[in-house]
Amino acid sequence: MTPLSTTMARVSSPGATDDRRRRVLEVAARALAEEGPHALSLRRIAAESGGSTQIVYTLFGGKPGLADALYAEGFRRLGAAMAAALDAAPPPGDPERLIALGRGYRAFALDEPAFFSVMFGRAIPGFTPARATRGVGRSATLGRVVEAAQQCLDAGTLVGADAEQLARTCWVTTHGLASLEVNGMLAAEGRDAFAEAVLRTPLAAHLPPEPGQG
Amino acid sequence: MTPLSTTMARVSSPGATDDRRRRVLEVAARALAEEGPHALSLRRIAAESGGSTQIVYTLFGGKPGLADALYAEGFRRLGAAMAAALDAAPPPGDPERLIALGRGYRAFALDEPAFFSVMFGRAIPGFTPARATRGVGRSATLGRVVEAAQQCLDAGTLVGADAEQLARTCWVTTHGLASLEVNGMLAAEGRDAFAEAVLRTPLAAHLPPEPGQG
DNA sequence: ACGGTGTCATAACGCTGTTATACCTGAGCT
DNA sequence: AGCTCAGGTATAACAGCGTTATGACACCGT
Repeated sequence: MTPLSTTMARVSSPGATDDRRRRVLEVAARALAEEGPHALSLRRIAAESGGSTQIVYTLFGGKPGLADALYAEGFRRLGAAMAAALDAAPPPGDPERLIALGRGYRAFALDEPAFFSVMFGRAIPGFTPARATRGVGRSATLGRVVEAAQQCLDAGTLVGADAEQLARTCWVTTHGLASLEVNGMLAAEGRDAFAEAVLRTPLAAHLPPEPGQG
Repeated sequence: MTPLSTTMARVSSPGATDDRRRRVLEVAARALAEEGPHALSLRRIAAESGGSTQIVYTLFGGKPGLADALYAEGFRRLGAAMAAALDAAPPPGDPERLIALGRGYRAFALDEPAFFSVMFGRAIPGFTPARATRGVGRSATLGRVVEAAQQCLDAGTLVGADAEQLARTCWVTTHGLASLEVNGMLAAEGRDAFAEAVLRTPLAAHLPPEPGQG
């Protein structure tokens, strides 16, 4: 009996199921990212994972379950992109952090358009995310923006806004930009400059009225 | 060499092909609107149109062709929704017309989420719109906004902006709102009020500096 | 009147997601 | 220890999908 996961290895170690789950998900994520949503077939994923189609049913309960897992994985990657963008931003309280979050969001959309389309565009035919999964993704995304907005309001670098509503407005603006870009609706020329300008739009009305110093 | 642009009609009247094309498209549009993108099957559409699956190939060249026609039809309906919203708006030069266009856009997305997902969400598995079709849709949508923005700039009701860039910013903002709403990412409570606030966001930085008389 | 052309319905191919079936392993109980 | 039982696995089948080849049919220009 091989102690490792290389061969079929029944259920030797207690975490074996998680391992296989992770492996199948990894195969599916790569197929999605590299070849698009229509490359997600149970047979192919099962074969590349070294098993039969049944594996997707035992591990995920079917294709909708796998899609839900990919949906969650997409939000995980989006969160990572936003976190990475925050790392290169000024400390909390600076409105630039809101811009940075938008940049990270946009970068994710342009880097992973297939994931983005699964998350925000019905790219997997019959799939609608489970309420719970959608709520988690929503909170994970919006939460970071609310936090950054609240820090700006606390610091007085933004005024006259509610953190939640300001964050949602930022999300809407950033998402519209990313979505239209992913769908090829914005001209290629000057895209980046336009994006920078757009990301600043929601903040204009809430900058402190004092004369700026440079 | 056929003197007319239409292909030669197997049936008596010369416009018969166009008629069938329209009929098939109508069946497909209804299936899409009422049951969603995954209800679009060649066999079903052909049967409901009173023919065989081949009809979609002779009239549209295959499913991508039919999808392209539905994509164009979606933009036609979006244009109609925006035009209808303009009819109920103040005369040209009033920034409220830009808000009205946004309302029409949002109303279309909420009324026809399946069309919206085909247009902006890769809802038909293998389908990417033809460059030309996408360009037409883009122009038809953005053009109305550019026109309204230019009228405001000419009238001085908006200042310090470029019509094209302002219009694109309005589109991005409105589209982000509509897209997140269609995908269930915005809480139901207070949706309409939030939408109204969001639609006004791009205009804030370009309102004339004079003290308002309201 | 006749070949040519394009449309049509039928049938087949390979693919899809899903489900039923049988097998086989490992755990737990007697 | 031997046995039963639950559960993961592979296989095969089913219905449906988009697509394509095939043959019959109606119209066109000659």
